[in-house]
Amino acid sequence: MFLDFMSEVEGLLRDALDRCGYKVEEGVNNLGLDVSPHADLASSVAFRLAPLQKKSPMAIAKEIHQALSQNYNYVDKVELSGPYLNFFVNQKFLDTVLCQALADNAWTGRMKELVIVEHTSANPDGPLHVGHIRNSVIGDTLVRIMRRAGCTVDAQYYVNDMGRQEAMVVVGCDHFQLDGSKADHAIAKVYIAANRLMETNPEIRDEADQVIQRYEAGDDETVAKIHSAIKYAIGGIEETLHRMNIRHDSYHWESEFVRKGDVAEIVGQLEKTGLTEYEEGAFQLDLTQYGFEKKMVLKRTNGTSLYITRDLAYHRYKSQNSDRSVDILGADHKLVSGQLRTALRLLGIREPEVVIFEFVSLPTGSMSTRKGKFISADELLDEVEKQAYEEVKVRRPEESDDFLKQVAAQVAAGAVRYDVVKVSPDKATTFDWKQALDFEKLSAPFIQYSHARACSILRKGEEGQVDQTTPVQSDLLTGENEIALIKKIAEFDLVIDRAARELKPHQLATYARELAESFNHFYRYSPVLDAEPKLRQARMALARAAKNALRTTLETLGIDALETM
RNA sequence: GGGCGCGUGGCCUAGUCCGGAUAAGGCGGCAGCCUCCUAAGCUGUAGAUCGGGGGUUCGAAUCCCCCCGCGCCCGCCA
Repeated sequence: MFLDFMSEVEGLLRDALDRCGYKVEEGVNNLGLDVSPHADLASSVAFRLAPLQKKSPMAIAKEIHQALSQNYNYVDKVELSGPYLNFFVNQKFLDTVLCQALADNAWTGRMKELVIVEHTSANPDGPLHVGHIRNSVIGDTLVRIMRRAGCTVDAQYYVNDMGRQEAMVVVGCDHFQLDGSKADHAIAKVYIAANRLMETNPEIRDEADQVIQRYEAGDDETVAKIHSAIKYAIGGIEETLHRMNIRHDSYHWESEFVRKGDVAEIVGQLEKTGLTEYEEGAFQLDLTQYGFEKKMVLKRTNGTSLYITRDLAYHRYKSQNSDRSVDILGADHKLVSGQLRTALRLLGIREPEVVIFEFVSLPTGSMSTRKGKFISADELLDEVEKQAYEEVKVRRPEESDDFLKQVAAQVAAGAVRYDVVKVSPDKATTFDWKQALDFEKLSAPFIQYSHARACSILRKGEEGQVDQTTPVQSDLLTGENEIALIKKIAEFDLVIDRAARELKPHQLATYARELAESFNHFYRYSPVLDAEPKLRQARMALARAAKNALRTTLETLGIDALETM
C-alpha cells in the first residue's frame, strides 16, 4: 500500500515542479523522497534545486508547496517545514491498509518476471556447515521475496558432479566403508579419510584423476558410482535443508552440459572471439583487456573441461530460460564469477545478477570440509532445538511433549534462519553460539511470539458473540501506537519491492523486527478484549490485520508462524 | 605485491548504493513493570571523535583521494 501513497506523492511533486518550471536531474531518487521521523514521506528536492535556481531552498520549497495540486487521494496534507516538504497519509489510506490487510490475497506484488535463483549448490562431499547455511538462507529468502513480489521463481541447485571433490568421494568409497550415519555425514567421513590417505599415499591423486577422466568419457561403472554417491549425499543435504523450510525446484548436474555438447559449443563460440589460445597445451581465454590478470583456462592439457567452462554452459541455459537469473555465491567466487560474467558478455549472453556473501568463520579460524573442520548445519539445528525445547518447557509446562518438540523445532529453524538473514551479506561474520541461541528481541522467536500473541487475542475475542453486521470503524483507532502499526503494515509492499529489485533479503529481516515491535506496542497500550464494543471491534480488526502481516512476513522469511508458543 | 569487500558505544548489527532535519536497534550494565489479551514482552538510564587524515558540498556515517587494520581472492581445484 505504501507504494501507492509514494507514487501519488511523486505525481504531485512532479506536477508542482512542472508548474514552477523546475527540472530535476535524472537519478534514482531525484525527488529527494524519503521516509522520515518528521513525516510519512519527506522531500528535500528544494535543496537540489537551490544552486541551479540561485534561490534559497526555503523559497523554492515554498513555491513548490503553493503549486501543489489539492487533489488528494491518500495524501492528507503537505506541510512546509523550512526547506522540507512533508507529506502525510490520510484516514482513507489507513482504512484501505486495514481493509486490505484483512483480506488474504493482498500480499502479492505485480512483478511478473520468470526468475531462476541458484543457491546452495554445495559440493555433495559432506553435510552443509554453518557457512553453507548463509548461502541457502539468503537464497531461499530471496526466492520467497521474489515470489511474494509476484515473480515465478525456479530455485535451482547446481550439482557439482565432475569436480575433483566428487572423484575423491568415489575414491573414498572404494577404500572405506560408509558407516550407518546420516548420508551426508557418512560421505564426509570417507571423503576426509581419502584426503588424509592421499597425504601419505600420493597415488590416490592418480586414482582421482582417472575417475575424473572416466566420468567425462562416460564410463558406465564410474557414472554409476558417482551418481549413487551424489544422490546419497544430496539426500542428506536435502533433509537438512527441509528442516529449515528450504526446498529446490530443480537440480542441474554439470555433466548434463558436457553430455549435451553445450560445453563444446560454448568453447567453440569463445574461440571465435579471437581471444583464445593454447598455452602449454591448455586452451585459454585471455581477458586481460577486461582487467583480469589471469587467463581463464577452458580445457586442461588432457582435454577435460573445468568447472568454469561447464558453469558457462549452465549460465547460458539459465539466461535463455528466464528473465532474471540470480546466483548466490560465497566471497571466494568473486573473481571467477567476474570472469564468467565477462565471458558471457563476450558471447552476448545476459549476465546473472550475483549476490556475494562474505565468509562465516569459526572463532578458531575458517572452515574446511576437506579437513573436517566445521560446525555442521545439523549440529547447529540440534543444539538450537535443544535450547528452544528447554525454553518452551519452562513457559508451557502443562503442554504435551509433542507440543514442546513441535514448537522447539519451529522456533529453532526460525532462529537459525533469522540469525543468518538479519546480517547484510557483505559483512564477514564469526559464528557465535551465544548469539545463535539468543531468543530475544533481534531474533525469530521475538517475531513468532508477536504473531502468537495476536492469535491469542483473536482466539479469545471470537469465543463470545461476534458482530459481523456493523462495519469496522477504523477511525476509532486513533492511538499513536495504533496508527504507527497500520503504517508499518502498509510498508510491506515497499520493503518487498526493494528487496526483490536490489536482492537484499536482510531488509525484510529488519522490517519484520519493526513490525513485531509495532505490534507489541499496540499489545501493551491498546487493550482489545476489555475495550468498549465498537472500539473492541476496531481493535480486533487491527489485531487480525497485524496477525496477517506478521504471518506473511514470517512466511516470506521462511519462518513458521506459530499460533501458540 | 595486485584486486574486491568490510571497519558505526564494551560486544553484535541497521543506516552507506541514491548525501539532508536529534546517528537507529539488539546483547551486556544499572533501575523499574505480571490482581491487566502468553514477561520469548514493555519502560527508563548510562554508553559513539561513525577506523584515521585530507577533499567536494549550503550540508558527509553516506561521495572522492591517501593511510591503517581485518577478511576473501589471485590453481590445468571447485
